[in-house]
Amino acid sequence: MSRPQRVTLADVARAAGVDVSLVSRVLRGHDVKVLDETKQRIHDQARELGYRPNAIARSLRSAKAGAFGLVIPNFSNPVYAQIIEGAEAAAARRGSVVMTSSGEGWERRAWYEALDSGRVDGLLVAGGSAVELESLRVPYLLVNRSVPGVHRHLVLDDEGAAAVAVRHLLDLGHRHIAFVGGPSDADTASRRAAGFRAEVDSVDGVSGVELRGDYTAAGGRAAVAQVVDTAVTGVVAANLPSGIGALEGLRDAGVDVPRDASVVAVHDAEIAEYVVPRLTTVRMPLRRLGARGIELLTTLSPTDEVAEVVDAPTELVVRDSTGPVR
Amino acid sequence: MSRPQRVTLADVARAAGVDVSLVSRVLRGHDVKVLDETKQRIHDQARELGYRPNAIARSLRSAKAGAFGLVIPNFSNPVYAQIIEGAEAAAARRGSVVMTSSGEGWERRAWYEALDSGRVDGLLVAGGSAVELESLRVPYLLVNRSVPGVHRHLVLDDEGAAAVAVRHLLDLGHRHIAFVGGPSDADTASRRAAGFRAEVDSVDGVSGVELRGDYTAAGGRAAVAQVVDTAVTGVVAANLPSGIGALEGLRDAGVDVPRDASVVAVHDAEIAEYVVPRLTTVRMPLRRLGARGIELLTTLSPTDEVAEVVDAPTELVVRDSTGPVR
DNA sequence: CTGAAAGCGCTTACAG
DNA sequence: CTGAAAGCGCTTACAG
Repeated sequence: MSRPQRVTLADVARAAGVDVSLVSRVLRGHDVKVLDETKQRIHDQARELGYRPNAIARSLRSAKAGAFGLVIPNFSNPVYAQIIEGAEAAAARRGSVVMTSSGEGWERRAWYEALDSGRVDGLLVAGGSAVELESLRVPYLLVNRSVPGVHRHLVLDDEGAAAVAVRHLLDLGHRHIAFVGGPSDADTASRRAAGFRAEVDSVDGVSGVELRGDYTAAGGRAAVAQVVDTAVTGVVAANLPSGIGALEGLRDAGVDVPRDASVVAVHDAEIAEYVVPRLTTVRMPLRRLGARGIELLTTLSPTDEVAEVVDAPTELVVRDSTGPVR
Repeated sequence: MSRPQRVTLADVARAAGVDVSLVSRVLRGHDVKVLDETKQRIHDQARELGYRPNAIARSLRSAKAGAFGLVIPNFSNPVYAQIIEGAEAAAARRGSVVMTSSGEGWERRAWYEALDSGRVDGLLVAGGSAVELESLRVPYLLVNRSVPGVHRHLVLDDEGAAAVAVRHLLDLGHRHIAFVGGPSDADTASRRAAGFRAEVDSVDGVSGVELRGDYTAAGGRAAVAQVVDTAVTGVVAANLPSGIGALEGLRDAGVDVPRDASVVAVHDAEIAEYVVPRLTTVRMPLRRLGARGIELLTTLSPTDEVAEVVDAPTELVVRDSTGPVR
């Protein structure tokens, strides 16, 4: 396991008896008009010496980092895992790596500066405050969230997802439906609320009540407690933890799911399989969100405005927490 | 929102009427013997122009990337979220960022080469095959796993964690205990099995049966099905999904937890709160693992051998899935 | 077909 | 106390 010193282009050039610039061109495949024999010698020596291009030097010279940044508020949320996968795949197709980080442990501003200093060609921002964005030099794009005054974002069809959930309950005969919302500062939550409202109002004789939530299980549990003695039989939770909390709250109150009430949550992840009863969800195209984010970053000029909704479909995943109204 | 062109050291030097080298020293705080007035002028101009050092140029010159890499097999596993947090905090203390990636979408080898080209000062490897490691130039460290023949790893006290789980069940009076193991290629699983065996064998009159599992819920469910009609009253699951599966398997068989059987799993995460009954777990010092990994990377020479166990304590988290034997 | 030169933006001895 | 020079490892016109 000998760990050779770094081998440079100059080392290969010397070994092959040619100029360093020729080695560069041949190794990058930039030059067809080179004698096969010379080409061969260069490749042979490069392999022999174990040459590996220095990405940093290349970046400096070409002013391209070959990397994208992805800011994730917290890695525990399974939603982000899928965004990361999509972004990595899309970046790989362009020969770039994705560097994901939460910026934990850094003063947030310092962290942004550490990234925005040539290390990345673009930044996907899934969390964090918008304040830092203004001073960014590198092109950025908000992902799965929008911020007033920042016209660079790519979001999911949150309205549509909530509507799909409501539609599922309507199809099962539910006529009194509650919505467990999210925190007021989450724009995803207000879009889901709007989608809920629109779908509920689109059918006569259907009532929809909006409950305050906070995207946590505790919040979902508290919210449903308010409707256990009402006519409500269907619950749409704005996210997965809220839905899990709703399940708990109903069980606490002695309400059987899905016999006496149905619950469906926006977003899907493995955890939905583990709770009892298994939770019906609306799956969002998160991989596509990550991939499309990278695409936009490479396509758009840094000053272009974007306000795009991912066009891939949401998908209802029926499990055991929803059933016909009795 | 004007996006200024990149401002370089030369721009600041020109504006302040001094040499570029002086600007570098002053801005880096490397030089005390500079006229306060000059110092002031340099700082003023830097701020005025919005100067931001180019990390790439600095890296090339100083042969330090100011970044560490962290290879994570899959982001969905909450265990890794905590490792990432610990690593980020430790790196931040050293002025470095952590770039996390699964290498998804890349041919694995190509991906390692993309990182091992000056982009990082060291690599923490939590997953992936050991084959690629041999050709790495950058110092690396296996984290939470060991590989035969690779003497660079930092692991958790897996034996101890399993022992803590067994001890908890013994304390509750259980005398017939089953262990739901992991896949044969997971070294964490074999260490946990060893810890289970040692602790069970340390007390007279206690029987321990080792069941085959695969670190999934389905595996855990299938495993416990084999012991429902035996004397077994306590189950130690080698990881969280196995424990959740064990819970499901027991419910399927009509066994009430914790009345008729107890379940405790190694590793803790939020999901343990969501299942029914809430799962008793052994929490591992994952943040510490990540932080210590970065520490070792910065301390060790690339050729040093390491085989360290994280010295922070594991912690029993008693919830509702364990109770006294009846 | 190949080479020599310039330069990306810094940092670090070395002078003065 | 400050400046001038060299150089990190590449790439890219420009010559020849």
